Parts: sequence; structure tokens; C-alpha cells
Amino acid sequence: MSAPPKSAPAAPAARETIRHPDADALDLAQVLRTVGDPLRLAMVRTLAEDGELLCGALGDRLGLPKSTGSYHLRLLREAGLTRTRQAGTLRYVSLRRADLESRFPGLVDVLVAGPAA
Amino acid sequence: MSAPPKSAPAAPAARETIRHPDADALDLAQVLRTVGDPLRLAMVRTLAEDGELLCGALGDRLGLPKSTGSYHLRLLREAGLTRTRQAGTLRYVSLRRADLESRFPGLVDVLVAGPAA
DNA sequence: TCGAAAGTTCCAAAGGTTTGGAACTATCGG
DNA sequence: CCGATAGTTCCAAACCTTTGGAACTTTCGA
Repeated sequence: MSAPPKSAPAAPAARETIRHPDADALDLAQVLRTVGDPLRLAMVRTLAEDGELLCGALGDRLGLPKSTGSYHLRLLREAGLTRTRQAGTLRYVSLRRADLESRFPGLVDVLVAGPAA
Repeated sequence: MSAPPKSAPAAPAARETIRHPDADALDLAQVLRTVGDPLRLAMVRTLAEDGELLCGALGDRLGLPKSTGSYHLRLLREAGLTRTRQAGTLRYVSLRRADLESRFPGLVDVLVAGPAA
């Protein structure tokens, strides 16, 4: 039973279920800061348009290296903007529209609407 | 005519009129990033409640050293969230409510409303 | 049983943000 | 004319964020 001398845990699909903050624990400043990055705003908008997407697909869409995409998706998830669900070795991301709407009414509309040009 | 050998320009009340971005040039990501800082969000909320305030009063209210307050107010102004007007040696700041509303409808309400707890 | 594929974490380098004291500058009152 | 006042800019130190390659971990199909 000696476990192999592993160093770092890494999983494409962590077995430990993916952590998401509760809807009623979302912090407005954190949400704003997170989405106040052009890349992440683009991610949110893409998700709003397309619905659930494969993590990789979203990254590819924006021309990001895997690790960079993974990093930004993690920030979005931790801020409570997105939800990630696992399916085998794949991960699907989606916008937490309803949760956001109930905690910060109107916010998603602002994010998705372009500027009123 | 010899100009005195000055080194750095600094003014409590710069004679060069204070610069504000045009309402229709405001960038959503920049606005969000700027207001996605708890201190600056507090500033925006205070301005929304109290209307025009003296720069110093706002800083004092939040217990900030002068230079720190000045720094954050500059970021807010540059992002287009606030307007600063000069009166003698004083400066008054206010929220650019109407401009924000016309460019990003609903945003100010989201910022000002606490979370829907 | 292998290998490929999806995604993650690790890490270091580069760059950006924040902080606050100090020096400075207009303006105003006496 | 001098001092006090409001507010700014300068600067360096501390800290946080972002980037992408490399190594790693599961899962799945052949």
C-alpha cells in the first residue's frame, strides 16, 4: 500500500468535487474586480451567448494557452460568476445567471449589453 | 522672463483644467475594474448617498491619508466614474450618475444597491 | 495495457497596483 | 507678505496579478 511518492496533485478532472461559492456569499467587489478584465469579460459574454461550453473550447475561442485559460476560469468560478461541471475528463463551464441575478439584480444585463453606444 | 527653476509640477488645484473622459468613451472593463476595489466601491457609494463632497472630506470619512485618497480619486475620475470640479483651492467630487446611466444603463443601481441579501 | 486528450497545478519572470511620507503649489485670510 | 489649508505629485517599498511552458493526473477508446 505504499503510496507512490507523488509531489503535486493535479487533475484534469479533480475527483474532489469542484468548489463553488454559495450564491448568497458572493461579494460584489470581488465579482466586479474579476469581470473587470477584458479577457474575463469576453469569457462571460461568450458564455452568456453560447450557454454551456467546454473549458477548452472557450480558451481556444480566445486563443489562450491551456494554462492561461484554466487560470482565468478558476478566478471566474471562485468569484461565483461561473459554474463548472465535470463529465468524464471534460469540464463544462456556464454562467451562473440565476444566482447572479438574484444577488445582484441587473448586473448580468449590464455585463452582456455592450455600452449603450 | 527667466522662469524660476522649478522641478515638479504639482497643484492642489491644477490650473490646467481637470481632465475627464467623455461619457461615450467610457470603457466597461475599466469601470468595473476600478470600482471592483472595496475602497473605491465605498467611495462611489458614499458619493451616491451624499452627493457632491469635498475631496478631503471623502478621504477623511474613510480614514485615508491625503495621498492615498488623492490616488483613488484619480483612478475613479480617469475611469469616468466621478467628476471633480474646482473651487478656489478646494475640489469637489461627485458621481457621474447621468453619464454612467446613459452609457451603462443599470450599472449605478447595481453598485449602490447592497447585495440582495 | 497503452496512448492520446482534457485539464489541472507548479513555477518563475515580468509587470502592475497600492501605500504613505515628503516635497510641493495654488489660494485665501489676516 | 506670510502662514495655513487643500490638494497634488514624486518616489520607493511591498505586494498582487498575469503569463505560459512543463509536469502531472484522470479518463477513455483501441
